[in-house]
Amino acid sequence: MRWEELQEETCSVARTLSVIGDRWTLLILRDAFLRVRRFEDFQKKLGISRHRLSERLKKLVAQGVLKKVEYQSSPPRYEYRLTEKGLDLYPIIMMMVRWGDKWMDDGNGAPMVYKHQGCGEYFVPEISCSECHEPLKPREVMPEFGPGTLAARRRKKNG
Amino acid sequence: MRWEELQEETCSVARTLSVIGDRWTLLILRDAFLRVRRFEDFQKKLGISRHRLSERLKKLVAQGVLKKVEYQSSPPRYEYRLTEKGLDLYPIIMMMVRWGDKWMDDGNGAPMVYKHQGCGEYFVPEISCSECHEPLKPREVMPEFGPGTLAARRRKKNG
DNA sequence: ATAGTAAGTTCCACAATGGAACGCACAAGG
DNA sequence: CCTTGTGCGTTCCATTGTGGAACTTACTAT
Repeated sequence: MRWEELQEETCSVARTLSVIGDRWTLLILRDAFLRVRRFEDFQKKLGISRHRLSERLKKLVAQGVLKKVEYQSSPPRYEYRLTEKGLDLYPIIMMMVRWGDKWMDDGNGAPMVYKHQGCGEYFVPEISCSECHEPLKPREVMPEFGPGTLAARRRKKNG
Repeated sequence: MRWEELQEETCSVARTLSVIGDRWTLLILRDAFLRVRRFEDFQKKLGISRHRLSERLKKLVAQGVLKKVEYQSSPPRYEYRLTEKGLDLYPIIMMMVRWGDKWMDDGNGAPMVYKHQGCGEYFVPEISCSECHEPLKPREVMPEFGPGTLAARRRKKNG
């Protein structure tokens, strides 16, 4: 399977990976959430090659995760900002932070801590059910084939 | 920055990516959550090369995300099962599913749907604050440097 | 004997990547 | 105007990573 094929899989994990599933993209987005916006700043902070950075940013813009916004006109210069689609990656990143904090601690404690302005407390993100709002446990979740899979099967059967 | 260096970054996103941040690992783990356990089954389902699969499984076992469990003794054969550390990746994967369902729909609807056995309803995973249990929004979260970052700075300063 | 099964390993052509150097359009300073 | 600096890329090439097919090992089943 190649990169381009990932997007066509009938699987939302695969489709999401087709956007963010490489070494650099999530690090770029992490910095974007920390308000980094310009090419030079990304490059310096990340230590990614300019070549790769240029390509990834272009891809993220094409996919609607980032958008280019002009911040000066002569010469024209653009900065990269998260779109709504990009901002909506926040839960994925926060869950990665949670996992890293818990399982990849080097003995010095969490690199960052997070305060919730709603309640004023330091917190850890939790995952819950949209219907009953209870915390979700893997073993309490029953996956079933959805309409996307059924449609894909019909297409396959009917050629 | 190389793969091995990622793990040493003072950033939980980077550290998490050092484990799951390549094209294949999350697809392997997705299947592991769907109860795929054997080398041949992973290989057939994923279409990954045996070479790559062997290497990724080995890495995941080394990192404690999967464990090898003997299921027959002659000849000895092992299957790969999620450890507690691996099971705890569930929220990341579910949040990727949620994002893919929302933003990467091909017009046919979700590939899979999920029913919560706690309440019996089809649901979407939500992210909430561990303290007040309200849904989390990016703009309501204040990141601060944590003990890990402060320790890293001291180490740097003191040589 | 022969074929089949499960879990890898070896090998090689081809694709992806990192890093350094270069290009371009303009601004600011002398 | 000539030089230097800045921001954002692109080009080039040696090194690294990857896919795919064939091979290996150790058994079981016919």
